[in-house]
Amino acid sequence: MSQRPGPEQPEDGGTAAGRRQPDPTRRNARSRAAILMASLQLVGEVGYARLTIEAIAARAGVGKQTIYRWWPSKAAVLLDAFTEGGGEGGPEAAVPDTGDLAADLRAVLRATADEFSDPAFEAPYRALAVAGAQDAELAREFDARLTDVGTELYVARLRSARDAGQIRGDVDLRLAADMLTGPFFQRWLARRGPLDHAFTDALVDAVLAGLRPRD
Amino acid sequence: MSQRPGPEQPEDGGTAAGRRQPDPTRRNARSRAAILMASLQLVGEVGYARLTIEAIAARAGVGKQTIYRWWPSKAAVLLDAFTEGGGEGGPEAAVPDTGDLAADLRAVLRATADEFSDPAFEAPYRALAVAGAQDAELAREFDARLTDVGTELYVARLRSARDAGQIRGDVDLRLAADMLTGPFFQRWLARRGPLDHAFTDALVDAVLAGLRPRD
DNA sequence: CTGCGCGCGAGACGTGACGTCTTGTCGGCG
DNA sequence: CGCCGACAAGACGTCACGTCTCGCGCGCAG
Repeated sequence: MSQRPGPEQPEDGGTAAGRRQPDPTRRNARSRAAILMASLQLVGEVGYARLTIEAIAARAGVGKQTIYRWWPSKAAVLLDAFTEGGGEGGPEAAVPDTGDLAADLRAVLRATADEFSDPAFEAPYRALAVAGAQDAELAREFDARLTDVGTELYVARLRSARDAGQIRGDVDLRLAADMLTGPFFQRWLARRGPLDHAFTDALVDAVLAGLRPRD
Repeated sequence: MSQRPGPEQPEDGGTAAGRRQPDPTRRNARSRAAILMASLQLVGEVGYARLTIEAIAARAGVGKQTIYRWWPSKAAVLLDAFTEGGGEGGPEAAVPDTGDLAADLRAVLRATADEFSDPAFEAPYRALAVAGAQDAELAREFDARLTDVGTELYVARLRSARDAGQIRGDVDLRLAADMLTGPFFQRWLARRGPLDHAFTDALVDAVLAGLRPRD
């Protein structure tokens, strides 16, 4: 009855962040993979609102503590699951650059629309968008790992077009990218209309109309 | 022990909707107002995720059943609270029409940005956006009572400008309105950047650049 | 005027998920 | 070989859920 590990909690761990980290080198990769897989399955089956940590643990054949030990919230689990589970970065890994800006953007937005029509992609992405809207900390992480990557691809392609003189030199590339993704995002998240190719094509054309040289 | 009111549940009420409605004429207006007020206060204090029906009932000095009797969800309560509690319709009641389209749009988006910077407006609106993203039924209601109203105001102002020859005749007015609200909505909901006048002015200018007659 | 129906405030109730804690197992490192 | 720490399993107290059961009081019907 003596020699208990000691509730005195010597410091914190010393380094950082306020939460004593367990040793990552001893982490069970099989359990981790099972948790990510189970969370993706379940969010597709019951939706984010009814997704529970207990169900993820049960489906994964894992103790609840193993989830609480490594993730701060179910949204964080989903973010890891989504970034590793195939859903690359919203748009493709890169925007094609054939020299025809309009065609390239149309192709990417069409592909993105298709991707957002796939329930296996849509369910966890929507869950993360919802969670991010309520939690600024998670939103930062979400943006850094997914949204910003996609935005940068558009900016890069637009910069290439600007260098080629296809769009004006004074356009704000970041704003132009937001004009492509913003209406898309709004229509998708709020279900304001169908995410079809007619919409994405029209959007690309409307945005490009504002970017072309005046000459 | 005889003559119990009868669990036989004669029909449904007869008329519609699948849920037997209580008699609206006997509804207590004081309780209703107290519930709406309490829900607005609480969503500002603790956020939507920690908003509970029990807390609303306690704050309003009302039985929980009185809430469950009249609303299907806490989001529906918030929607009523928001639409009646002053937050008119996103943008002003109307977009001004001074003849200067750019100035009019800039003014409205600036005002909207200011509105979304007010926590008393922001908290319930964000809650409704989040709830709508997860519940298609609520999203329809939300759109019909708030978003669509605002969109129509933009469309009307743009139509006036088109009739005046200030923008091309072939522009899709609905799409143009979405190009104004989409990037705004995305930036606000996902906290992708500050909602300041510099942003809204730049957005208006960029969109209008694509709408003006070519010659 | 009296009785009854029903919305009301209050809160008890069973359920389910929360996040923590405890127990015993197992594998790797010293 | 013995210790340490992550692990699976699940018990635990807490909280909010949504339903329910009480009386109360108000307005309409008789």
